[in-house]
Amino acid sequence: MVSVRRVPKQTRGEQRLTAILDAAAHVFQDYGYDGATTTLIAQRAHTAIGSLYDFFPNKEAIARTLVERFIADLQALYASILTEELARLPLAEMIDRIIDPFVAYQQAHPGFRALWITSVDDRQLSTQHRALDARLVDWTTTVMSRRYPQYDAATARRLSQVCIRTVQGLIQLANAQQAAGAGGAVIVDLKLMMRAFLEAAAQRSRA
Amino acid sequence: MVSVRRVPKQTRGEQRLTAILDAAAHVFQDYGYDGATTTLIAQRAHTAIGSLYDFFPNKEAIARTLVERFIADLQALYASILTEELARLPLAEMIDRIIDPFVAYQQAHPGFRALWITSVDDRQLSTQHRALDARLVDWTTTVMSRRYPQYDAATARRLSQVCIRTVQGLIQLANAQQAAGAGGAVIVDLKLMMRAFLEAAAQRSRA
Amino acid sequence: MVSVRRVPKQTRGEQRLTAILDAAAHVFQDYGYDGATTTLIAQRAHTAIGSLYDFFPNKEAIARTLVERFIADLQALYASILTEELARLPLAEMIDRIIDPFVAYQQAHPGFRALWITSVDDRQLSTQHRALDARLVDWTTTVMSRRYPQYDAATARRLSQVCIRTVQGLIQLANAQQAAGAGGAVIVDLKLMMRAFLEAAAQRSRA
Amino acid sequence: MVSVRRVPKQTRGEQRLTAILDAAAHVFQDYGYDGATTTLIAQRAHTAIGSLYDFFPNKEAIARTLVERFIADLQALYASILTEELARLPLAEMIDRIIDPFVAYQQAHPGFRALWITSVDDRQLSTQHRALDARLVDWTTTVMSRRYPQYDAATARRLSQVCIRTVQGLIQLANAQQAAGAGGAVIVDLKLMMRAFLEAAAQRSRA
DNA sequence: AATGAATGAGAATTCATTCAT
DNA sequence: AATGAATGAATTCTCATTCAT
Repeated sequence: MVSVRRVPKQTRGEQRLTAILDAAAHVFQDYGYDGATTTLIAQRAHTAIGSLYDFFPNKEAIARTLVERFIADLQALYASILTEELARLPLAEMIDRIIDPFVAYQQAHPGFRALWITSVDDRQLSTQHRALDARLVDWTTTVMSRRYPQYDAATARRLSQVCIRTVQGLIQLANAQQAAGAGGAVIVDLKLMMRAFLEAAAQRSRA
Repeated sequence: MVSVRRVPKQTRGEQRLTAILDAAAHVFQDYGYDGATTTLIAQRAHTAIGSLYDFFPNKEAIARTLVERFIADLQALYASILTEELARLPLAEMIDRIIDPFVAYQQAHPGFRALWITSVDDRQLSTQHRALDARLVDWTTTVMSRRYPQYDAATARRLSQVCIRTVQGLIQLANAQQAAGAGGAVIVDLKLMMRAFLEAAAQRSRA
Repeated sequence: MVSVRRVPKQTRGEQRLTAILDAAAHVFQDYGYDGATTTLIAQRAHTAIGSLYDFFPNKEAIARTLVERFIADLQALYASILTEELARLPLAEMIDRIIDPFVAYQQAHPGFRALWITSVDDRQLSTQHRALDARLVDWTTTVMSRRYPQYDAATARRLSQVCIRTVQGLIQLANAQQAAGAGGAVIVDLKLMMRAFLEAAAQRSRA
Repeated sequence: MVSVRRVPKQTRGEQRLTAILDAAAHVFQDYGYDGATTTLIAQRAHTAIGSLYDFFPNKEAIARTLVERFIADLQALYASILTEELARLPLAEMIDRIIDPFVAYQQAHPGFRALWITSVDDRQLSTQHRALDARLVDWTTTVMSRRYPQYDAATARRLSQVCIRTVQGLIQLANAQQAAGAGGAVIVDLKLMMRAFLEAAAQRSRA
């Protein structure tokens, strides 16, 4: 909310804002955050570079806005999924209910993966930017604690981070394998990995 | 033979080369591949920027050489580890024997993680550069096929890729958690995850 | 005549024009001519940037109009002051009568000093813009010639320029010293300087 | 000393540094500080823009270096002039000894006037930059206090500021009149003005 | 080989001005 | 007339790479 400079009243402005964000999403996707260029984004949005700066003060603000959007989307998406009941489902089903929408979302939203990686990786990015990864971990921790009340807070959080990172790595892989037709198999493997790990971890904690 | 007092192991040129590579490793570590600057590398190597370009045609070549070095190191390291016998060990032990040296290596070698990520992530990089990830997958595939002869080649390779990516993500996490003192716990989780996954995958293939 | 309740002194367009000029005056005051931004002026005038360009073709035209206004004001102001009689007053009194209204005027009119300096200083400005300084010199020359008829035209003009520049520099200084409370003392010094100079110059011409 | 980035060891570097500073001096002269452009400076110095930035981090640093140079020059110039004895000379002679070298210096050094004005005028410049005017006032204050011991420190300083500003305005005028051949006459007027003012001020203080 | 000064394409950003509504 | 979104040339600055010495 802070990162948008001019708040468009007209539809034309909204369209342009959307065009810029869409273009940015694709450019981030194709070149990564560092490789992305405001000129490239403006060109892809068929917009003058000055217009881009009417809406955003700088490159990071564009990324931040996209990140905020991703977070809001996922929050809405998971609002109905992350119920009390979820934690009581059979493990495989719980994993399906969490992973499937996520896989669908990141595939449908260019730039998501690029910015997620940046949010984990990058050295000099704002807290706001890092929020993407942080929120995913938060949500996962909630589910983790519900399903495995025996874990203390630190453990639940660490295991969530471990899961989230694994998901990140394997979704990245799945997408790279898409072309080879093996994307689906990787997602299946990912789910298996999550299931096997969560069970094993629970087992371990009992000992 | 007698008159030679000291056989220098490195000529002056070799020393300089090493200095540049060491410096580059640290700079890649600290700033990432994109953020690294040839000037910074030269400065850290106490070398003129021109000398750097005497040895390497461009920035990528430096990274590529480091990558080759990492590959050679790991090849040597695993030469004695990746034996026929390895695949017959109890799973947990096999995993220890593979993971532990790896964790030690990447911790001892600055720039390894940064370039490994780049090798997976980066768009416009040479095939040579991507080799780091490829070789890790190759080696893993060998072990995978030996231990689980029931897998066809594609499956063995895919599962190896899955494992490698997971290792990558979690080693990254472990290192980030180092400061918080949770690095070790993440490595333990990583091993558990590998074990649980490999067992579950084997189980699945039997069905 | 009876049916007209209120004769608006300014139409809406005129009001807007005034608002823009007032805003510009303040912005020039605060940022200088170069530092002033048309956007800033429009914002301060609570007007759309486009409206500003409905009234003025470019930034310089705004300054030029202000300059014209300042000239007209001063012309009106001095109309009753620059009489034949003025030149016959005791020197100190003549100086008071010229300087005091001027000091008051420039203090009451934001932007005056900024544009006066620009009008003297700036390279690529229009003749129109330079007019401010030119007119001040004209008026002064008239008085100078009246009081000291012995001066030829060139001399009277040069001495007037000398006086005007001195006034400019010291008014600038007086305003800067305002904060330190020394503004008044500088004006007193200025008057003393004018008196001493004019007497000395007259003396010199007699020799 | 701080503002130069690369300290040139070779003569070539020194030449280039000089070329850049000379070019900058002319560009400041021709366009003023605000109007000057690093590109313009580099072009005029027949240098790549990158070289300019090898030597200076930004435009202000170039100006600052010139200012430092001017200050050092004048300090050296006045070292032998601002003696105890100076204050005891007949007033006209003292003024000649101070003004003449100054007039010669500023005429021989392009950029001096432009930066002097900026140092007085500009809103957001560093203290270092403002130093030029400040030093001139300091030196003048020393002489003022010596010649007129009856002045308290504040008065001596204020009168010095008044003189310096007057000198600034009239030297500016003299230079503008150069073309018209009246430059010399303005300088003569300036000296007369200084003399008349200083005598009148001294007289006043006696009352 | 070694040095480091020099190069200049390219990136981010600003701002006077235009133009569709 | 009014609006404010849109434009893009111009500016500052960086950094990979070259080249004279």
